[in-house]
Amino acid sequence: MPKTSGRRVRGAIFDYLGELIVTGSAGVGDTLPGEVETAERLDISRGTYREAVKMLAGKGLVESRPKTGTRVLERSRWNLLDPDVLRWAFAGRPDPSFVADLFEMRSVVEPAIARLAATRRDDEQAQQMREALAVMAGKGLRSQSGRDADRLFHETLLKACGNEVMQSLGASIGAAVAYTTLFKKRAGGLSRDPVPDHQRVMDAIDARDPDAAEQAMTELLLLARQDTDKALQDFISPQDRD
Amino acid sequence: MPKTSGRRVRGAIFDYLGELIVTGSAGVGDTLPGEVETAERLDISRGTYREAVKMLAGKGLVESRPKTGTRVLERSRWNLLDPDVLRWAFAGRPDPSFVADLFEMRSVVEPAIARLAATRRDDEQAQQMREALAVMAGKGLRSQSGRDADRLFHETLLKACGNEVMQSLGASIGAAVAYTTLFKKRAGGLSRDPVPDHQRVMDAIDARDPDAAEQAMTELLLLARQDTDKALQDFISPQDRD
DNA sequence: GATTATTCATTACTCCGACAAATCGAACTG
DNA sequence: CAGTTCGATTTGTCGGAGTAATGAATAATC
Repeated sequence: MPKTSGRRVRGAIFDYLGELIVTGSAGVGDTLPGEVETAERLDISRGTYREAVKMLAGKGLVESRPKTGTRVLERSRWNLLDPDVLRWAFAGRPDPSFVADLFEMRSVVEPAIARLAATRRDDEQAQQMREALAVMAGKGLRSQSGRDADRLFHETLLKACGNEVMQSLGASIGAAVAYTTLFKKRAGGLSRDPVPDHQRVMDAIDARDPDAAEQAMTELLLLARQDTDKALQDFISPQDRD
Repeated sequence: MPKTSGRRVRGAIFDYLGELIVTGSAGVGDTLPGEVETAERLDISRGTYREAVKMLAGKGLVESRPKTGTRVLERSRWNLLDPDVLRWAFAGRPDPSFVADLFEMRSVVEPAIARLAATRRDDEQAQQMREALAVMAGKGLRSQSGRDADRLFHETLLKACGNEVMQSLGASIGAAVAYTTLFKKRAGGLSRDPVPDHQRVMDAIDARDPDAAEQAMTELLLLARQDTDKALQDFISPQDRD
């Protein structure tokens, strides 16, 4: 039974259903109970329940048809990179293979973005990235302003690549990064200084050197992945006792 | 004013609003008129209108808040690879820069997929790809069965890469590119034999040679892009007379 | 005079109840 | 046995009413 904490009713039901589906509690192909029944069980109006379901339908998670009911679509129809979907995927204990897949995707896309940004960035963007990096160096990632600067750094990098399609992946990747760093923090990690590897990327982009930018970003991701792997292991192993 | 042709009311309004937003008629940052007003103008009930808007919200196109109203989000928040969004984007005349971005994205992701598939594919997948390629060679892309084989070839390749995230990404990009080939056909192109470049990819994956697979896929995409560029130019230039 | 607290109007949010339309499956008919 | 009809089930659509959040104008306070 979902609680109405934080958002409004629809938001709570939306999250409840989304997590139910993404975590696998509602298996692919299953048809969830009828609207009237479910709405009554959750003690909400049918209209509000329907709106929550329609939002899930917008993400490609479910499909509704008269008589047949609302059924969970196959995973290939899902938008796995949707920020909400990612949030639900990381809600419980994250699936290590999913995290691995995510990093593999990043290690393909992000170096390419850095490469493009190196040739296409304008001076203003470079300046903004430099400033963000300076804040990161000063405050560190433990403070909110430091994390904001980190986000700004990557957002600007994304803008600088000048490819709208890749840019639309930014929000997704950003969400993925946020959740992995969350686990790093929970696991007590988050010790390594993130500035040097970011600095290498910055230098390459400053110098408009695509090869160096791609290389530097690849290294950055490699380090990030090592940290996450370690954190994930620490996080999972002491608890998996069932 | 949208027509209720085909789908139901909500579907029609959903399409109407979606196209309005994606084609730019409703600019980014704009807040669309209030629910009551719009629902009345479109002669539909307010609940149905809200459901359509909520589906758009699920795709990240709009965001609703009390008092402020419903406003169109920035393009970076959109899910540009969503099938519906693509349909709307290609509804009018396709934006050449968008097509360029799409192919750039593809040239990053698909070679990586081919590389991964080369090492991770199992024998059954390789067999299926071989058979599909044989059908392509026999029937050509003009027949339905030939196009089905082409689709099966790429679908199997995606599965073989063994990364669910990249699989989902590849599928979306594939769907997007399919729209551009729609224009290829309209423009009367579709002349080049697609088998040799596919065969090179196939050989590399058969040999479990990641470097060769990546290279072969890069070449395939280069040729595809040349065809599309040419077709797109033929398609656009004779009509842009306003 | 600038800042803070308050009121107010606007907008989306939630609820209720009813009927319509589509569709699957079973009963029926040839 | 094949095809058709019919009925039950489920989502779809509608209208209306009241609630809650929020931004802005206004008043109070320092």
